[in-house]
Amino acid sequence: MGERVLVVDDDREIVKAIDILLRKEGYEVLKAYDGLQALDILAREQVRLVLIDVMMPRLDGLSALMRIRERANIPVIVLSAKSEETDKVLGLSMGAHDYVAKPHNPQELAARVKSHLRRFTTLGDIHAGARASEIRNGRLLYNTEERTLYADGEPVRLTATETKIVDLFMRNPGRVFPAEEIYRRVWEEEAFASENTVMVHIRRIREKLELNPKEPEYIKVVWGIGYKMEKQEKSN
Amino acid sequence: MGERVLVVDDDREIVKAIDILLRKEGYEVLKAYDGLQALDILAREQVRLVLIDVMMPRLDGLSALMRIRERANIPVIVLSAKSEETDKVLGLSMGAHDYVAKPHNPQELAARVKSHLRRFTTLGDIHAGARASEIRNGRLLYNTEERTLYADGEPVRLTATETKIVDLFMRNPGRVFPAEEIYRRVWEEEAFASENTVMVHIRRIREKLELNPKEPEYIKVVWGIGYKMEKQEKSN
DNA sequence: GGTGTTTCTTACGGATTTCTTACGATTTCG
DNA sequence: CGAAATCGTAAGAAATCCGTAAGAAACACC
Repeated sequence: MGERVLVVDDDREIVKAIDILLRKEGYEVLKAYDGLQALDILAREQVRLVLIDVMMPRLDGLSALMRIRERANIPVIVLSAKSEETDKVLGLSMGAHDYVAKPHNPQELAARVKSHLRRFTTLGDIHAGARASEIRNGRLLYNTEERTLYADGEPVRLTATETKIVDLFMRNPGRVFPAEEIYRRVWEEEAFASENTVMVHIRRIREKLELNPKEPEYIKVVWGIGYKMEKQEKSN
Repeated sequence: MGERVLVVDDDREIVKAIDILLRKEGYEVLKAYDGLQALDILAREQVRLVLIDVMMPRLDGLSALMRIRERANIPVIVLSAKSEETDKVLGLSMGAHDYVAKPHNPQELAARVKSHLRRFTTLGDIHAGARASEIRNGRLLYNTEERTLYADGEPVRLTATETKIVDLFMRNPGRVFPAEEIYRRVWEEEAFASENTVMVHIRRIREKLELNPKEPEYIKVVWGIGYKMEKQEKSN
């Protein structure tokens, strides 16, 4: 109990809100208001997880993240104001473990913190060095750190939105996602009449990675339910 | 006696009704009104079985189920308002142990709770890690978690309705089901002049999994009674 | 064998879901 | 600023699934 979480944001209101939230969940919370303070605390204290804002004075979140990565491999969750900003984070693809749009429901934040801590401790990979960053599935190879996809060794040029969808699929092969859930997780907004939008993106992704987009091998539809990334035979 | 059951539903009326019902059967009942409360209670209390609604505010039943599965392997029965919703549950195939349509007769609910608890305790697999999720029968292999059927190693593409029928058969090999019972359990409605409907689905399933659908080896008819999944010789 | 009952088979229409394409708005980048 | 890339919407086309109906076949019993 009482695992230590460091919250970093220049907006004190937000830090306070998150503080209250996480304390209620039983965590011990340390606070910092810019990147430098954060590094300072990390140097002195034992911390199990970091929640950090992207936009900050003195030393911004992404730069701080890089510094953190230089020494430790603790889970870092990046907060960002808008959904578009997460594009930036993804693009820069520094080793953040998760991304959460900021002005959202606190419950989800708490849940993600919990989830990361659990995964981290149970898998016992305290600085396990090379955490698996490549996911292979048949012809496809996805690098979760670089956020790049290869098909038959050839890089696939995906747009930001497409990358996020592929990321979701490659991290959860075999699992079926309703279009509505895809929308929520990729756009980080409530889905409203958005099935068609998702569908068009699916179509475009298929065109880029399937040999025959009309009869997809990888991104399959599950009738009446949603889409899934089909697990292909292992050809180790 | 007095095994603990957690009931989760945002409709307090329903929770109350189930509470009364289960208490009468001798269970101890804990209550929660959304997914987060449920996780909270599960973290603190010893619970033997969970009854959870799919539709809920804050953290819906399916998400909650996933979270539960991350740590414990207790039996979870998913409640859903409509029959179509169970399609989703089946499709998404997260490890629920059973599905019950909500506005139905309380006796059945009690029976299923009892049945699951009995199976669970007698098999004594309190967190036995890998609970058997695959059922083999001759050429057929059915994965209860993924709700997928393989024949001779090849995946069999079943529709939602077909999957539910196959699920019933594979979980109860050798048992004979009258068409009328199949209808009730799959459609979760009263059967009225529905034998033919069931029959057509049986036919379609046979076409997909039998070598010679005209002389089925697996889904056999028991004249004047119903259908059954024939148990085949083990060829371990 | 005949007869009534039960099961099988096939085909079709309607409903729903998914696909596909095109186009205009917006953003990005040189 | 202009060209290219990206994105979301709309709308018609296509695919899938489901239940019904109706005649054929199989069965049981006399």
